[in-house]
Amino acid sequence: MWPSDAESLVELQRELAAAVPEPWRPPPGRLLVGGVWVCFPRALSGPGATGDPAWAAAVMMAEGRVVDQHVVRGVTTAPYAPGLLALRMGPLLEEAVRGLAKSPDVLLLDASGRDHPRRAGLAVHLGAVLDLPTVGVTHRPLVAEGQWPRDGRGATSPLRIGGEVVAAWVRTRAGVRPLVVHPGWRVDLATAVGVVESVTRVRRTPEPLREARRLARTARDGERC
DNA sequence: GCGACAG
DNA sequence: ATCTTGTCGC
Repeated sequence: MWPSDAESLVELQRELAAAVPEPWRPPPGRLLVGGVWVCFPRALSGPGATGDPAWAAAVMMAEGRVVDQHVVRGVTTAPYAPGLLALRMGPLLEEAVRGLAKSPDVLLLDASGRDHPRRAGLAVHLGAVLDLPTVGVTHRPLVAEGQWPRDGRGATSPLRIGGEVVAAWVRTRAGVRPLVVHPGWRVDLATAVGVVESVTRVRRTPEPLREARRLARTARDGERC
């Protein structure tokens, strides 16, 4: 499920883009939301290479609380290249999430979904591998375009590739740059935005991603040698 | 050739 | 991602 060369990944991405998995909807009641994040050494120079040290943390949250977490230390499996993120950190992300005692209902990660040259970004890919609904959250689009929404929490605007809406700008805080919400595996745009808003409090970034990022950085910064 | 380019 | 420097606002 994680090809080790670009040609194989591109082929798999075409298959993932054509797949039509059962749409997922949040069940009524308590939602288990997972978040997974990868961080790198502070001293990394350039865009990254194969074998870079990396720390991946996965958390599970319920009703605003972290109820489970898992951190793994590993190395990247490819250099960074736009459109090929799966090559670089797919295996590490999967390992971190599989370390959770139980699967979340839906998983957040910082990656695109349909906003991708082949409509199969890492959010779609990781969801397919883990068989989990996923939502991507990024600072900016990869290839899609669209104007920012009006200011104010909850405002959204479409991001399109050609005429197709593939993601949305979302204001999670007033007066702050919007973030990009990407529907991933088994998730539609409205559901993705709803999930993000349900786990965002006073900060711009959804809480599961903040917690996962904090954990990954803590593991990194606590390492000796 | 030059800039852009999820993390 | 991570780093740096500067600016604005509470």
